[in-house]
Amino acid sequence: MARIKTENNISRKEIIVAKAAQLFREKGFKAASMRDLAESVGVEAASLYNHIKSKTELLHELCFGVANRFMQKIEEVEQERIPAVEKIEKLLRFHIHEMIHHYEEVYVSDREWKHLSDPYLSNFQNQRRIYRKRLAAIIETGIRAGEIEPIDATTAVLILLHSISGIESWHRSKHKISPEELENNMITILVGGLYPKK
Amino acid sequence: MARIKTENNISRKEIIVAKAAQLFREKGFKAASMRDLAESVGVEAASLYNHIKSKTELLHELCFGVANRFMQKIEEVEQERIPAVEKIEKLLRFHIHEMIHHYEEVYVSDREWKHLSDPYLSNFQNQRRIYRKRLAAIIETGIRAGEIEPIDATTAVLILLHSISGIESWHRSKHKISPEELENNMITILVGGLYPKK
DNA sequence: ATTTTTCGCTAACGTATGTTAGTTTGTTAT
DNA sequence: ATAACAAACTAACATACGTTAGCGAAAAAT
Repeated sequence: MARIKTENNISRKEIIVAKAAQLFREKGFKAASMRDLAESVGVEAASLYNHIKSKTELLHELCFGVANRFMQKIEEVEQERIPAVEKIEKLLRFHIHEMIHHYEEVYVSDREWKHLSDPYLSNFQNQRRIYRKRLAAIIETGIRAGEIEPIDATTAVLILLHSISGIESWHRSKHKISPEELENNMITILVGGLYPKK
Repeated sequence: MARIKTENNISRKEIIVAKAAQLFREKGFKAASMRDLAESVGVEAASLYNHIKSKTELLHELCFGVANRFMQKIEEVEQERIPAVEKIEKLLRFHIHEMIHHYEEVYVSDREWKHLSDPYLSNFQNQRRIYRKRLAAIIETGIRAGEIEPIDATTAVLILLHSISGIESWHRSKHKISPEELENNMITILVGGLYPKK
């Protein structure tokens, strides 16, 4: 009857969510069917519903899983007593790390959240807005402290965040340089661009 | 009977393509239905097929329209006799300008090309790869000439291109700063980060 | 004025999708 | 050994989708 194989400490639902992340990343949420997912899990489509409530629940799970991790991290970093540039660098490294090591989920959360339905949708958009505002606030603190070139903080946030989502291309391109190199290259370019010229 | 209104010099098909761009941007290619499109054009779904061959043809049209414009521009810029940094700046300004003024098409081409089908799909991917290589080549020329900080060109390309696609967020956020300000902010941050430190 | 072409309509087709109902099988606890 | 539960199956549903066929009206060409 081909039960889903579970290692210890990892539920069948978690396996399904993980496979869903892969599939949603490859095909997009709408184009990925529950029958596709079932096949990749090794089971009939209807069987999935013994473990999950709906297709959108899978998206919720993925999006909020990612969003919560980022929220937690920014709260942690905000409270450290270090210069603003270092806070930014820490957060960037976290973003890059997450993008590299939890590629599928982060990517899906980034590109497919549009397909959330409405109590969740506005919630998610809210969280994103708040996150960006906080990031901008850190940058502005840095500017006032003279650690950061005086630039438009909102634009800077926009550039920083979207640069990182470009790691997707790197991910596709068969790992030409190592993750560590990539991370350091990105930090050099991005943080390097923040320091005051002179 | 409500015919599609056409101003002079703009065909009914072009109207449909334009509306499709809007719709594909809002909902994504898969989630946007031909019936949605028909409604937004003001016509019944079946009537669309008097002007277009298929839903995917709309995507071809959009993706390759955008891709060709960028290809043409890079060829033009490559042949100018100016420093590499200025070539980069010109191309960046073009990207930003396109993203701001042909938002829907550029966005769709950027995010929905996955749903192209296969003679077109590989073609498109090829064009993208080539474009990036050429951009990287310009950066490397600049590095050798000492105009640009020695960085990993591939990573730089990745950052530059994806930063720009972040204008999407700006577009959504009710135009807080003017397009010109945005453009100049982005150039400052992105190109500013390229120049050699010290 | 008449013919031809363009373009819209209604109706319908086949297929794919998310999901439910009801049943059977494997696993775990008594 | 048996009862209880978890998790798989088959069958089917309603709906939504892209698209085609065929027809009538409007516009353009003669």
